[in-house]
Amino acid sequence: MNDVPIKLSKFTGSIYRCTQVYANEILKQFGLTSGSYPYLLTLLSNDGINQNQISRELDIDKAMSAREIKKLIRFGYVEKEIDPEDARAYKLYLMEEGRSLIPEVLQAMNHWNNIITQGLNDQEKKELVRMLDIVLKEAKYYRCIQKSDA
Amino acid sequence: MNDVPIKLSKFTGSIYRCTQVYANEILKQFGLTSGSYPYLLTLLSNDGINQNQISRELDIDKAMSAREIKKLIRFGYVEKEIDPEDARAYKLYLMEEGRSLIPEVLQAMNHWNNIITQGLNDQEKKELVRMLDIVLKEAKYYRCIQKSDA
DNA sequence: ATTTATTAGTTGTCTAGTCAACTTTGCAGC
DNA sequence: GCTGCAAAGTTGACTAGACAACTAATAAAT
Repeated sequence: MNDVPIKLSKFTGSIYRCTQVYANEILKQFGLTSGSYPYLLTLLSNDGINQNQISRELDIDKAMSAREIKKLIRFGYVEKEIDPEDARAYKLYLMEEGRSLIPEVLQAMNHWNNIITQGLNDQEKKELVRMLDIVLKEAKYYRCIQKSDA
Repeated sequence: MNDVPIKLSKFTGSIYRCTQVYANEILKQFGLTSGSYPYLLTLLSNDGINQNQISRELDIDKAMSAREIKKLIRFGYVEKEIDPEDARAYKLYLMEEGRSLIPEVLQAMNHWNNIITQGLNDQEKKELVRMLDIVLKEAKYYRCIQKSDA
């Protein structure tokens, strides 16, 4: 019996929830929430991406993305225009208003990531992120697979 | 600059969401959902615990716990009785009905944890869980702290 | 060229989870 | 004994997110 204890799920879940609480607290000064900041940060390095692509990038349902993007547009942080090469899709762009608050958002979230990992040394931090990356790839793959072979 | 990239939050979030999708899919045969199984599993090794304690144990708001426990009681999986030593609290107990489906639930969730970590060797798996434990402790601590010093 | 299958986006409905306000009970201190 | 104050639980209102069903547009198949 070589089980990775179910603790992995427990820990990632609890860390996720703590992060949401922190993010909501720290981001409300910008009118943002834990649900909206990932979209802003993703757009920063993916100008012109569409909603489906950003959904896949974040592993969040496209229904959530549609509503979240709508909110960001309402706030004037993001803009969307029809993709001239595909009339179904919208290309998303950061507006100056949105781009300007990214440094603070990024700093706040980096701060959080730094303090919650302060019990690890530099080597361990790198290892942790490396391993989570590997785990996520499998999780993304099997999330879909499992449905069919039950 | 020695930042743990914000990727830590991104990865834990995505892994969490994938796990929820899997859990919902695999647990629906038992009438359970991703939200209810942690309560069952926690009760297995914490007979007689109360709702506030279980909420802290799972890092989930007590409002959620109240509603989730109510559901488990309605299903006949859990029972609650007033703590004879504290009339405010209810002591929670697993019913036979609930206890009987735990092996399958546990197996399904262990399976998930095993497959998503199959890209890691045994030593790495242990390391990962150890580090997440450390990270979670800090996250739980600072989730509260940060609110006051902003 | 027309059917067929995919893909982007939207909307409705549901679960997961947080926060705030409240009630009841217990536990101080005096 | 009261007068606070903290803890257990509940409820309402809200955000985060998943899933299904749908429309419209593209791509593939024949």
